[in-house]
Amino acid sequence: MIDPVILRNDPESVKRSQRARGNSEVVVDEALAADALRRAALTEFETLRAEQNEFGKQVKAAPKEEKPALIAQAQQLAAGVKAAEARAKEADAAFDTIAARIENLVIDGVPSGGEENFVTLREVGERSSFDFEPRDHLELGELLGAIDMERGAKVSGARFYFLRGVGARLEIALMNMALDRAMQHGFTPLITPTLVKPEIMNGTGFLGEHASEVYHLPEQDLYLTGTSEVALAGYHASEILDLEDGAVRYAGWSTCYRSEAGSHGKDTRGILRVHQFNKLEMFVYADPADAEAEHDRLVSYQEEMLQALGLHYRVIDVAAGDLGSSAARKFDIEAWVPTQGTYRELTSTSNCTTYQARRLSTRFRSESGKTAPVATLNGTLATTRWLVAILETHQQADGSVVVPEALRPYLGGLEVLAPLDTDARKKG
RNA sequence: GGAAGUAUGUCCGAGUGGCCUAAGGAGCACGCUUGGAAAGCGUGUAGGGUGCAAGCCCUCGCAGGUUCGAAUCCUGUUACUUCCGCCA
Repeated sequence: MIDPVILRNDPESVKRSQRARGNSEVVVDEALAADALRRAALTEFETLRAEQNEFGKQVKAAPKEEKPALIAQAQQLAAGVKAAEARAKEADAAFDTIAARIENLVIDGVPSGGEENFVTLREVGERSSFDFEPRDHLELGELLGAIDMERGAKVSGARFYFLRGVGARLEIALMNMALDRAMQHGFTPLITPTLVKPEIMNGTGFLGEHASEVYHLPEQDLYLTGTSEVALAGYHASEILDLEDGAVRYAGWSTCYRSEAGSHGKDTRGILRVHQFNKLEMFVYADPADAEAEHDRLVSYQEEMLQALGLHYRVIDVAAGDLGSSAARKFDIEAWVPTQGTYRELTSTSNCTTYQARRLSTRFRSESGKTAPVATLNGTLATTRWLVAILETHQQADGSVVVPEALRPYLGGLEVLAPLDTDARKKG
């Protein structure tokens, strides 16, 4: 939800943001009109209600014989109040509906335009080069007995997989490494529910443009979360947080579910795009004044991880038209995937400013002593997809994979993942 | 799955139709008192909306309803507690 005060006082800035996103500007004027209507209806209702309250006291105080006449009068008043209340509620709902169509105010400096208009902020590390024909992550995964797509499909269908042996261990190691680092940076670990109620899913904005990507259980009317961001944002819904000692930071560990509707035929090979994966997500509740600095901090934690894993990557400033409705700015980090000859998204970190918190009613006590919506930020610290870049980047001619040093402690000191021999693979 | 009970402010807790504009207590803050503290005394102590402001309006789990008037009566719903059943 956008800030109604900004809408009222500076509608031009809202229009500018809508334009950068390629969204409608008309909706801003519609929202302004609805807001005026809403406030007029509310004032009318409140005036009548005050009258009614006053009258009620007279009825109470009146002598018995005068009561019937007064009550008859009060009945008239009550009918008027009821009608005015209905009008006020209607006008309020109408405003909410229109205002919900306005997406978060884009931060100055975010590139305008669509998906292809991103700006590369930096490239880090060296592209890996091989003096042999590199194998893709699935071929490696099969050699190592780490990834089993066939049986995933047998059990659950396309885009499902089993991680087994070193594959399973590698994912757990990666997640643990991320968790350790998150804790060092002051994040509280949180294992979150992956089924949430409609109002939480809606409050985090995922039932808007992403609605078709979300799994829904109609029987129970619960939604499967595509990221722990949903539960983490809902965690403090309707609460007033104490940010006196700085931002509140969580590292949420959860399995994520995405239906990937509309991506048929895209990335069908391997575990790059799947219906289910694990992710360690950073989530921060911050004073809005600190949000941009916090955003940079989240990116730096992600970069530390990727550097420790020896991956080559670039950081991009995602264009306004490619932002989710809640995000005011988003930095993606894309790692180099050798066999694809391109960068693929490994992390995404969004500054949602106060947009998400306003909808979920998460506030803090500001310096003036008043409550105000907090800023929320979220970003990936590790996820299953990273295995793709790790396997491909560190592969050797014989199909083995060198374990990045930083990951070894989490694998009992294992230095190299060795291919299984043919017999073992057959048995597997 | 069945049955019963509970839900009030930061916390405990009173409150069965209008003196609820929510008692009382605890905690917290400030002040008085004190050499300093404790005790004592006094004052204050939720959120939201609207308005330039004074003010007014809303909120007793949540949503409806009855009524001139609802924390209180009715319906639905959610969470928690206890018991029974089932499963592990």
